[in-house]
Amino acid sequence: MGLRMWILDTSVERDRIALWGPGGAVERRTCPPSFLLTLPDPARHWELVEALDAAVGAEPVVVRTIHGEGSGWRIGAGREVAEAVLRQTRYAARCYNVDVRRDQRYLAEQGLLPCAGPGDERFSTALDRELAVLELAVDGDPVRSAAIAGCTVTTDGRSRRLEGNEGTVLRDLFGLVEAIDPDVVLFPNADTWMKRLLGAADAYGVPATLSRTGRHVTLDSRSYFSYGRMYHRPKAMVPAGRLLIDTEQSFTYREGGLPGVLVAARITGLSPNRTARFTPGTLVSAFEVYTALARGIAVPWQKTDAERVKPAAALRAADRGGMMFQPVPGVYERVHQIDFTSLYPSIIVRHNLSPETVDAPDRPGFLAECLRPLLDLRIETKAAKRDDPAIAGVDSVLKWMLVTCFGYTGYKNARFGRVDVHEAITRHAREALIEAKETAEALGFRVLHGITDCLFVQGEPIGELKAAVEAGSGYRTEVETYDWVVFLPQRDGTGAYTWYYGRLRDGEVKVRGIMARRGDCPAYVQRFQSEALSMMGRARSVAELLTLSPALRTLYGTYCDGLASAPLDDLVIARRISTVEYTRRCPERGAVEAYRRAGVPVAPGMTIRYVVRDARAGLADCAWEAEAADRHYYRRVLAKAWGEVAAGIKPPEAAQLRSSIT
DNA sequence: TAGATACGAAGTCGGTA
DNA sequence: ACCGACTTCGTAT
Repeated sequence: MGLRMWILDTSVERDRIALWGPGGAVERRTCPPSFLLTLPDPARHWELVEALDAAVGAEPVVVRTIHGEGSGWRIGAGREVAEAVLRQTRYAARCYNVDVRRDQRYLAEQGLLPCAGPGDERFSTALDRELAVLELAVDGDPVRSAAIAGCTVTTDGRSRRLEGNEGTVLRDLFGLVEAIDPDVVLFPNADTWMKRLLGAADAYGVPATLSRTGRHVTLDSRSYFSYGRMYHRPKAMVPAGRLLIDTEQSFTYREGGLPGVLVAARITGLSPNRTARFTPGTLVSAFEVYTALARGIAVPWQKTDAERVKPAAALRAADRGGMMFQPVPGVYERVHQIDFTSLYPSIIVRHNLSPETVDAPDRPGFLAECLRPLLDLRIETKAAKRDDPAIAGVDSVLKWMLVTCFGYTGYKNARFGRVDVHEAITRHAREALIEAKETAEALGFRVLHGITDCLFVQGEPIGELKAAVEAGSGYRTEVETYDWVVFLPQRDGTGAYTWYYGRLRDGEVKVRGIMARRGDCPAYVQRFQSEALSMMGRARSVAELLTLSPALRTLYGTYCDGLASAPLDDLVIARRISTVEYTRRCPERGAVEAYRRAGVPVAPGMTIRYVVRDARAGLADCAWEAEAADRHYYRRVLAKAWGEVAAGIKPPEAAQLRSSIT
């Protein structure tokens, strides 16, 4: 029964699950659907239990949850039956492990891990297994190209061009995939292309070899709401036995590369094909689920119940949100930024916060126990990436999971979340930041700015402050030192909380919030601001910075003059749209209309790319068919970017005058 | 299948002077 | 011309 295989991929096939290894090795194991059931008053429902036993099997078992143990049954059926049971008991029954993916449950119960072999640790970043990787790039734009006219296939650093008519390209491509037999396919916009590739292959009678079974599992396209915004995930055709990553769409791949995806799969227990397609919130949820299952803890069923009334606690506003200190805008020399390392997860672990312990802190809490090894691993990767840049991707994925797990505990549908835990976390975080501020001031430092888990201070020696803050709070910190930093004003002239830039001691210019950081900044403006900032990055002091004023003005002038002849490609604005039914006149609306005219489907959450033709009239064109731009509009965008640069070369009087008032 | 909060900018729309 | 309310989008932690 033991499995000696390094598990590359897992999938569900009726009553079985398939475990795939590199090179196409496969083992299939029986794993029928099942869920756990408890009843508050079993005597009342004995007929139901008997009926279940007769129909699908009901085995008496002890059901252990994070809150305690009780007697219940293992029911040999899936979601439909669980739903029927809920209805029949008028929602008195409790069901567990209903919406857990069966392959994940199997792995957790068997002590197996995806992207790992026998003896590999779950919380380890070692990836010594060689995988055959194929990179595929299909020519053109997947939403517009009429036919598949060519593609590039790269393996082992060697690229091959495939060209010709569509049938030939497809035959060559799928033939090559079969010959090379890769374990991993990296393919920009894969999920948008796949439907067309498979459709065309079918039409030409070419066997589609990307899947090792020839079959694909469809993940439907969806628009979803997350972090206050709409997102869109295109429909995906996931092959079996082989990892297909949409390198453009996959958040985890963009952040962590292939190692990031593999390590995240190992930690969450999800197949890497899914890991690559999910958001960090889903990964955190899966991570908690795997931990629970591996420990024999039943996972409560998450009924998505849109109209469920928010609990009263959710309406209490007092204990929410992070702490902020507003900076006085201006340029400051020799500034230290002191950050708490992974503050929110550290709070959860140190204070043993969990839904079942927030009122009874003496026993070990599930959430804290669950996160501790993840946090420890992150501390390791964070240190390791200094010597080994290859680990940076994995570190980044872990960072995102840890950041997200905080938000997740306050999420209304979180399985192991509770508003009280969320509030306790933010309360501890605020206390830690306030205490750090007081410590800094007591030691003679001047506190310039603070957000949630970081403080900007002037003063020396910073090592003394770091030690004092760590000793006082019990949390790790990190320090970055700027030769100078600019805190930007917002429109009303007061300091902005989240817009600043500055030169770190190693010469790097760190930038937050400003135009160049924004995804919707046109390339032309982005280039101007980046050039300006890299000029400024050569200045080691405020005095030196001021000497750059003429050169920067000249640069701005050049870009102003160049705007009239800037290529339209450089003026494209990319924005994620939250709706396709606008009530107001705006460029997004014009762009959506243009997309529709061009026959390109749009859905909420999609990113659209457009050029503003007439801002007043709300006219915009799709990026690929724009022929004119509203130069006045772009002039304003450029001026905005200049204003942010200019804030760094204002004579210091202004800043000092203001700060003396405070 | 699903992440929270704090916050700002730039714009439209409709009212008012 | 100016205002406030509202829309829509973006960033930071």
